[in-house]
Amino acid sequence: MTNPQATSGPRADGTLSRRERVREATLAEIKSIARRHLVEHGVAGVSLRAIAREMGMTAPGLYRYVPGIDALLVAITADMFDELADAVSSADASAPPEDTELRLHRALRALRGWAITHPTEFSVMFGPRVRIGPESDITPAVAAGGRFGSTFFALFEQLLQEKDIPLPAEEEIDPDLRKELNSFADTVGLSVHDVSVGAALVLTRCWVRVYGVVCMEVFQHLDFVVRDMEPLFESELQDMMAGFGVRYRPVEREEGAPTTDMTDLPHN
Amino acid sequence: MTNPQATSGPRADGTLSRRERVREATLAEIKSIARRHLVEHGVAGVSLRAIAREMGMTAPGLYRYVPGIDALLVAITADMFDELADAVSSADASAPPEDTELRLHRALRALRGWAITHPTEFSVMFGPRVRIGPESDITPAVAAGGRFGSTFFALFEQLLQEKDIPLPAEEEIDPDLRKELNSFADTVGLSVHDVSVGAALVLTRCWVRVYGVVCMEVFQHLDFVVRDMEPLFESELQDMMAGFGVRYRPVEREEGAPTTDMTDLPHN
DNA sequence: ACCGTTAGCAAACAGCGTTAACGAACATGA
DNA sequence: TCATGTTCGTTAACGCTGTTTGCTAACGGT
Repeated sequence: MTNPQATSGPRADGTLSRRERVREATLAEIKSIARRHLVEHGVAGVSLRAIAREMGMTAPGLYRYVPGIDALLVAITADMFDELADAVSSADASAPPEDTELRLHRALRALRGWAITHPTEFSVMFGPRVRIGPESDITPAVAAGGRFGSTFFALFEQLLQEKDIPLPAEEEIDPDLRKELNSFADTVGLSVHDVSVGAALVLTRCWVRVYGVVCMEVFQHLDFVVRDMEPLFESELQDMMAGFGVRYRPVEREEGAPTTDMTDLPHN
Repeated sequence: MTNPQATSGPRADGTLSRRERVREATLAEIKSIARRHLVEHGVAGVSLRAIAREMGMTAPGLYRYVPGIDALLVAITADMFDELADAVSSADASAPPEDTELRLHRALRALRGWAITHPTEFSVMFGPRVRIGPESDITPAVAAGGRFGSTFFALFEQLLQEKDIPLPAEEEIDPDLRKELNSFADTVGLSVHDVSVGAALVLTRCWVRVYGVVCMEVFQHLDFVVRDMEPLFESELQDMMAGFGVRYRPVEREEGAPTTDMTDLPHN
């Protein structure tokens, strides 16, 4: 045995054996094809048999890699949350670190941008759990969702430190709501002692609005009534920023690029 | 032929022949069973074969009544919109006609109440179109959705007449957004000449918030973080009413009834 | 060279939507 | 009353799905 790497079992260090590497590659291929089928044929069009067919193998073989179709969907959902988190946080990082306002603008626009360019993925992530029933274990996706949310939580906390955002007093918040907000800030990592309950309420309110506009746009619930949803999104953004006492930054478009229209979007 | 009703073809007046009556009854039974399967097993659990089995017939027989599973889902979706519209408008009618504020409170609470007691239905109606692809004809559901919306539009218009709601000036609204709002108010029936563009914007903003909270609750996107979403909904309601210059009306609970908890809700 | 682990396959079971061909019940006109 | 055409529901079949079971062959380490 001249090659010291020629082992198959899990190593003491982080390196992977050959067997583990090809296994990872196969799993990655499975998820990649599943993802493509998802965007091309919708969530109902993702099937183990079709994936296996495209890989040149049979469906039962996939069970060596994935315990079932539900778990596969959960897995790619987690991947998509990571991807969205990357898109948001790199948009965040694209702005000067000290310009928190601009970072927030870009992060929120990145969220919408990713959502409308990946409508099917967004539907699976933020829509109702229609295909994977409540009996499935969705903890991987939830964890990835947490990583996505923390980007915004951090941005919001920094904005709280810098600006003097008008916050509702603790007394004027219903005690029941206070309890919920505390448990929310608790599990989500917001330091309850630093940020007030009022701040948690403001953050939640904003998330409700962002979630609302983006879902309405992606789920196409005003499609027969409104053509372009971007002005509405920007208006909501502007109004939210006004509530923060933060100056609204208009959309920054690259030179020569036409306005963002939806002609080249996958229309599923 | 002593009985003049013993005809089968369509009548000149609105009455139905015997054949048409049993046909209607069978179709109603199909939709009723489909609806039950929907709430019991989710949208993925609705199948023509299972419905036929329960009716004591075979699946192909259902094709005499429904052109396919997609059209059946669209049909029961339209029914559910009608049902929701009924719930909302009867909550509206339960308040004194002159008390517009209370009517609005009750209508909005009826919307949330129906949503959380019918989570699966709500998901099909307001979530992404996952099962019925974009090639399906969903006009019946859209029409029924319009009937649902008009209840709120009427209430809002009346509130506009009565109260002096602070509205954003037309000049401070982005021209692109103005265009979209006009087309919205146009197709939806809001008389553009009566209500200003600012009113349409306020209405849309409110709808975004209501849609956002209710979807978040029904789709359970804060489930691991928040137990009861009612305080948040009420807080949003209160904030919206404050924006209208309207006094917030706390939840009216029947005597002796415990607080609305979710123990007896279907947990799917 | 030996041997245990793992990957992948074929067959099978149960379910699904949908189409085609056929028979029976029905309502109607002569 | 009888014949006729329409409607309803059936059986059979095609092709698709997820999943389990038992097997074979290759791989990896000793």
